[in-house]
Amino acid sequence: MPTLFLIDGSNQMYRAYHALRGLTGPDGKSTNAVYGFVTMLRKLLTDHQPTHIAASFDLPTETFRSKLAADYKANRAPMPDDLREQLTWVHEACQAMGVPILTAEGFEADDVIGTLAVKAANAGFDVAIVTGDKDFFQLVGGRVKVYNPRDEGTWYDAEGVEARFGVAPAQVVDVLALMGDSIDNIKGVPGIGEKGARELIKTYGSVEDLLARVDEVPQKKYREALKNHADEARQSRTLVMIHTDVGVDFDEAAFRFQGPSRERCYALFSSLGFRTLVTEFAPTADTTTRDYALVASIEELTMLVREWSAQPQIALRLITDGTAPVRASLVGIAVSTGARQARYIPVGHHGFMGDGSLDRDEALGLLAPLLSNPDVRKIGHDLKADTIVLARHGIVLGGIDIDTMLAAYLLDANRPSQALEPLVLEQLSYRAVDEEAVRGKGAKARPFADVPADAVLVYAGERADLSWQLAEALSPLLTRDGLMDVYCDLERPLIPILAKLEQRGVRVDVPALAAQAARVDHELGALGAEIYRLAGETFNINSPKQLADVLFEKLQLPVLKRTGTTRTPSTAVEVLEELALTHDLPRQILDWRSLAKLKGTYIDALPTLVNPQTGRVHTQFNQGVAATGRLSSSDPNLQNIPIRTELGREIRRAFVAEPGWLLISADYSQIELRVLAHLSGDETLIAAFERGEDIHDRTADAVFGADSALGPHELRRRAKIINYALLYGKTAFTLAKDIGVTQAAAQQFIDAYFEGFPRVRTFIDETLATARETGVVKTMFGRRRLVPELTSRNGQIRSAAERVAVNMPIQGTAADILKRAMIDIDAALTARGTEARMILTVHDELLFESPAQDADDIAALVRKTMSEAVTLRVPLDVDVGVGANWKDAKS
DNA sequence: TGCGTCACG
DNA sequence: GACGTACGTGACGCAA
Repeated sequence: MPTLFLIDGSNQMYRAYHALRGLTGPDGKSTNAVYGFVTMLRKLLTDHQPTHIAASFDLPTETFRSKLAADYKANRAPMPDDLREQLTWVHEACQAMGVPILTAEGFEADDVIGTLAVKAANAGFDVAIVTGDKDFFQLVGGRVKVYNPRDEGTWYDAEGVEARFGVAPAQVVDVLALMGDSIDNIKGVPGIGEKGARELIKTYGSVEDLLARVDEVPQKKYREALKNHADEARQSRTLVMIHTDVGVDFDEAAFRFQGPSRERCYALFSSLGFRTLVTEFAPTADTTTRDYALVASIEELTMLVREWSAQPQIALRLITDGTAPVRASLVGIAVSTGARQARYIPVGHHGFMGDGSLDRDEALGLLAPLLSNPDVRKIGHDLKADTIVLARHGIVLGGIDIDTMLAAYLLDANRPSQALEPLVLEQLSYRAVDEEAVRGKGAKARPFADVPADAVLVYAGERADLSWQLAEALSPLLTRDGLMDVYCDLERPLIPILAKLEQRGVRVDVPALAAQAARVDHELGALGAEIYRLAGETFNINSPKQLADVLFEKLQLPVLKRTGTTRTPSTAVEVLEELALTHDLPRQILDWRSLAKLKGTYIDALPTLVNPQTGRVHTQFNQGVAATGRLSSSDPNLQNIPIRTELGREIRRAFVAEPGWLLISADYSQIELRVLAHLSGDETLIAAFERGEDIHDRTADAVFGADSALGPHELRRRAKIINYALLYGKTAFTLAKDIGVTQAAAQQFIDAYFEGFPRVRTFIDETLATARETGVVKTMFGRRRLVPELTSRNGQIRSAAERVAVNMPIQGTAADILKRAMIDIDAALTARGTEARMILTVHDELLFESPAQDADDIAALVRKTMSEAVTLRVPLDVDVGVGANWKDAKS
C-alpha cells in the first residue's frame, strides 16, 4: 500500500525553532526554523521515499476551539517575532520541496490532518502523521500511525501508543481530558495529572464511564475533583479531540509527491544563505555550448602559445598534486581566453593509453615567455599558489592582473570561504564541477596525475573559464565599491612577495627541539604522577570530559562555568585559576596543559614540518581569510609561536638563521594605538606619541590618577590591558576580572579613560553612526568590512557587531600599513641588491634573514622603510633587533 | 566533524 | 531575573 505522509507543520516548525538557536541569514534575520524544518523534510524524503505527502499549518484566525473556550491557548506565549517572520519561508520551503500545504478556515492543523488521515485510510492508503505531538496518538489505529522524525525517527502504531502512553489510542483523549494541558490552557481536572489520569482511564475506560461510576473511585482527592469538575473534564475532552470531518478532500493526485522544484529551492535557499543546500540545488553546466579541449601535441601548443601571446588577457589554472604549493607537483595547465572557452595542457599525467601528457619541460619551455610576459595580463583564482609552482619550474609569473580570490575577499571579507565553488554559485548562479567528482573522495581519491587528462579537462578547463567569468563579474564591482586602489596598491603587489616568503621558509633547529622534547617529557611525567596522586586515579588529563569528571564529580569542586554548546562544566583556564585558590590539583592541571600544549603544537610538530628538500619550514600565508585585512598563517601557523612564557620563548630559540647569517626582527611599536590616535585625532594621545612617551604610563595617569597604592609596574600593566581592551568595547565585567578589581571600579576606569581621551569616545560614536547608516566600516586605505548585524533586533548580536565595527578600522588599518611596508621593503631590498630577505610576517612584525655583515645596514633600512610606509598624525616607531635566533632578535 | 582549549597579535 | 560580557586567527586532542 502507498503511504501518505501528513506533516504537522506548525509542530515541526516550532520544534526546529527551539532546537536550533542562533542561526541567521546574510541579512542577520533568523533562519533557524526554516533550516530545521527543511532538514527534517529532506531527511524524511530520503529516509522514506514517500509517494504521497502533504503538510498542514495552523491559521492565525479563530478556530472552533477558541469559540468554545474563550481562554483556549491563553497561556501560550505569542509566537516570537523572529519565528513569525519565518512562517512564509517555511511555507515556501514546503512548496518548493514539492509538499502541498492544506489548511481549513476555523480549524487547526490537527483537524485537517485528522480528516485527511481518515479519508486517506478509507481510500486504502497507509497514513503516517509526522509530528512530535502526543495528542495525535488518539488517531492511531488501522492504517494510521504516528511518526516522530526526531533523532533516528520513531513509529507509533496502536501497540506503540499503548507502550508509550499507557492506554489504547481510543482512550488517549480521555487521559488528555483529565490531565489537561497548561500550555494550551486546557483545564482538565485539578489534582489529576498524567499518571492519575492514565490509571483512572485504564480502570474505568473513558471519561463518561468514569463520571458515571465516580463513587467507586477509591482516592478521595480524585473523587471530589471529578464531582466538582465534571463539566471541565467534558469540555476538555471536546477541546483535545481532533476532528476528522472538516472540509478538506483527499485527492490522491494532488498529494502525489513529484519531487522538489530545483529553481524554487535554489532561489529560496540562496536568499536564506543555506550554502550546502544552495550547492545541491544549483544548476550545473550546459556542456553543449562550451569549447573545452585538450592540447594534444607540442605543435598544437606552439600554435596556441602564439595566439595567446597576442591576447591582452588570459585566465590560468594550474592543476597540481599535493596541497602546499611549495611541494606540489605540476600535472597540467588550463588556459582560457574567454567565457565558456578553455584549453588544457597535460604535462604530468602518467600511464594511460592515448592520453599521454606532453613533455613537461618542452611544454613549459614554450609557455615560459607567455607566462612571464607582463603585457599578457593574467587572471586566476589564488595566483600566489600558481606563482610558487611556476617559480619552482624556473618561470616568473608576470602581468598578474585579477586574482578573483582577492577580488572577492575585498568585496566581502566575511565570506566563510573565498574558494572558487561558492563564489561561482554566488556570482554566476552555477554549480562548478568539484575536485571530488574528478579525483574521488576519502581513501579512494586518486592524485590528478593518475586521472586521464581528458577526465581532468572538464574540471581544469572549467576552473580557468570560471576564473575568467568571475573576473568579468568582479572587476566592475571593485571599481563600483572603491576597492580598486586597495587591490592595485596593496593586495596585488603583495602576491609575489608572499610567494617569495613561502618559498624561502624559515630554518628550524631540529636537534634543539628534540632536546627540549626530552626535557618536557620528563617534566610531564613527574607532573602527571602528581596529578594522578591528587586525583586518586589515573585518567587522560587532555580529555576535558574525563577531567571534568575528576574535578566536579569525584572531588566535588564547584562548577563555576559551563561550556557554550554542550553546557558541560568548563575546565578552562579562568575556571581552574579560580579553583586553584582552594585546591592543589587545578594548578597542576594548568601547568600540565601548558606544557602539553607547547609540546604537541610546536616542539613535536615543527620537526615533522621541515621540508626535506630545503631543510626549512614553509608556512602558507593566507591573503583572503581574516575579515579585518590581516594575513593569516597555516600549515604550520607561524604567527602563534609562543613568547609569553619561558618555555615558549625557548621554542623561539629554535627558529634560527643560516650559519653566517642573522635574523632581524622589526615590529611596529603599539601600532594599533597609534592608528587610534590618528583616526580619532585625540590631542592627548597624539601629543603623548609625539613626545615619545610611554603610552601605557600616560593611560595609567589618566585612569588611575594619584592612586599610588600600587607600584608603577602594576599600574602600567593594568593600563595596557585597558588600552587594548576599551577601544574594542570591552565591558566593565571582563575588565574587572582581568585586572582584579570590582566591577564598579572597572567602570570608573573606563569612564576616566574616555574623559582623559575624549576624542576616542567621539571616534567610536561616529564610526558606529556611519556604520549603522551604511552597513559598512572602512580602513584608512579603503578596505571595508560589511557589518549587517548592526541592525539586528537581538541585543547580543547587535553589540557584537558594534565591537566588530569599532575594531575593524583599527586592526585593518594596521594590517594595511604592514602590507604597505612589506611592499616598500621588498622594493628597497631589491634595489639594494642585497641577499637579505624577508621571511615572516606576524601582524605588526616582520622577520628578516641577512648575511651577518649586512645585518646592521639592513636593520636600519627596514626601520626607516617601515616608519615611512605611511604618514600619520603620529610617528610610527619601529623596534628592531638582531640575533642568531628569533628569541634573541626580539630583545 | 564538532567541540573545548589555548597558542599568537 | 537570567544571560553574557574586547577583536582577529589556527592547531591540537578528544569523542562521536
